[in-house]
Amino acid sequence: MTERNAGSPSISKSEQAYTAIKAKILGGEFTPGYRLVLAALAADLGCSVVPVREAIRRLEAENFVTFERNVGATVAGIDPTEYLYTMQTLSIVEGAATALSAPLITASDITRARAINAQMRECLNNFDPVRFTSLNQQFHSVLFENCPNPHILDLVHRGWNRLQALRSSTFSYVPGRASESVAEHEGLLQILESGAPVEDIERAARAHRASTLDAYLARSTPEQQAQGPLALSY
Amino acid sequence: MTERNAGSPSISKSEQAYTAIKAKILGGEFTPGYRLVLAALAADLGCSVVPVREAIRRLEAENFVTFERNVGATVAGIDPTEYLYTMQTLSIVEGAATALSAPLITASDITRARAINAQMRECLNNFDPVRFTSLNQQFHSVLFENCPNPHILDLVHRGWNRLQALRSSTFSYVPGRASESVAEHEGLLQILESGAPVEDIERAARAHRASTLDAYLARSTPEQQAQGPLALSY
DNA sequence: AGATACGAAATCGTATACAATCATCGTAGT
DNA sequence: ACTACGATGATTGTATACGATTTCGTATCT
Repeated sequence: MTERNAGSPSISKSEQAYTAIKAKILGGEFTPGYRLVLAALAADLGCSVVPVREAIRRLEAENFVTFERNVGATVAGIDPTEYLYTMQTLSIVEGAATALSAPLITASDITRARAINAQMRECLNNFDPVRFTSLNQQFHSVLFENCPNPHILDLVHRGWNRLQALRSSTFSYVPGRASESVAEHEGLLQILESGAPVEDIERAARAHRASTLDAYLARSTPEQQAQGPLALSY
Repeated sequence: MTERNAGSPSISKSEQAYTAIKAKILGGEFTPGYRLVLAALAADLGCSVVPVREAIRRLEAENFVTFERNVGATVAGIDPTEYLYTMQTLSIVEGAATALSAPLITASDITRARAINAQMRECLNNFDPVRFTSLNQQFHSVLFENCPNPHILDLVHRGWNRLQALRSSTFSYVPGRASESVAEHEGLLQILESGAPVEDIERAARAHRASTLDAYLARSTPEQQAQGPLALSY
C-alpha cells in the first residue's frame, strides 16, 4: 500500500498561506487597512514569497484584500458602508438559500435548530458574544445547508466569512439585539413548520437579517442612514 | 515630469495571463473539461509559469476553473446542471440588483433601454446570436448598473460571465425564445415606468430569467427537469 | 520657507532552477 | 490472460535571484 503523506505536508504551502492569512483576517488580527507585505508574511509562515503571492491573489478574488500593482495588498473593508453592503447582500443570498432549503428540510432539522436556539437563549445571561455568534451561525446553517444550489451556498458562506472579518475588527454588537434575534428565530421555525409558501420563507429570512441591520443603523450616523434604500425586505 | 509607462507594459504578465485565459474560457476556445497546463499556457503567452499560476488561482477563486493539487487545473462547468444553478443564482442576484437600481433609474435610462430593445427586435430577422446576446447584456446593464451595492453588482457580472462561458461551449439557444425575451423586456420597462413597488420589480426581473430557464428545461431531459424546485420566482 | 529634483531603501514582478508528486506504461509474476 | 509492481516522463510546487517600480527622506534651488 502506498502510504500517502507520511507525516509530510501533502498540503501545499500555498494552501497553508491562504488558510493562515484568511484566519488572521477573520480573527481580527489583520484588521481592515492592514498592509500585507509579502516578505514579512513569507518569513512568518516559513516559506518563500511565491506561495504567499498566490494566496493573496486568491483572497483578492474573494474580496478579502485589495491589491494594487507594485504597491501591495491591504486588508479590505475599511469603509463602514462595507458592513451595510455585506449585510444587504447576505440578506438576499441567505434568504434565497433558506427558501430553497425549506422544501427539503426535515422535522429533525427543525428540532436541531430549536435546540440550538435554546442554547442561544440560555447564553443571553452572562452574554458571550463569541459563543452566541457561533451558535447563531450553527442555527442558520441548519436552515440553509440543504440548499441544492452549490453556488448560492457558496455565496452565503462567503458572506458569513466577510461578516466575521468585519465584526472582529470594526463593528461592535448592538445591545439588546441578541434577545430579539432569538425571538425571531422561533418565528422563522414556526413559519417553516407551517409549510408556508417559499415566498413567505424567503421574506422572513430576509427580514431577520434586515432587522439586525436596522438595529445597527439606529445607532449609526445620519449619513449612513441616508445611504438609500438598503433594506430590500418587504 | 516623470513619464509613466512609456510604451512599456505597466500591465503585469499576471494580469495579461488572467485576462487572456479568462477570455479564452468565455470565448469557448477552452471548453469545460479542458486541461490547463501551466507550461503550455506560459509558452503561449510568452512568459514564465509563475504569473500563469497566479492567474489560474484567481480564476479558481472565481469558479471558472477547478484545481487539484499536483494534478492541475481544468475548465469548470462540465456538469449540465451547472447551467441550471448559474441561471438560478443569476435570477436572484440580478433580480435584487434590478430592484435596488429601480429607485435611482432615470427617464433617460428607460429611453436608452427601449432603444436597445428596439435593436433587439430588428435583430430577430436574420438572427445573429452573438449580436443579440450583446444587446441583451446592454439592455440589462442599463437596468441594474445603478445598483448602489457594489457586491451585488459584482455577483451579477460574475454570473453573466459564467453564463457566457457555458453558452459558448455546451449550451445552445432555444428557438423562439428570443422574441419572447424582447416582449418581456417591454413589460419590464413598463413596470419600471409605472413606479411599481420594488417587490414587484424584483419579481418581474426574476421571472424574466426564470422563463429563459423554463424554455431551456422544456427541451431538456426529464432528469434535469426533476432537479427539484429551481425556479424561485413567485 | 516652499517646492522640486534626486537618490536610497523597501517592495513588488518575473525568470529560472530544481525538488516533489502524479500518471502512464511496460514488465514480471501468478 | 490478468493483476501487482516498478521505472519513466510529464507536470506541478517552491526557493532563490535579480530587475522594475514605488515610496520616502534629503538636499538643493528659487
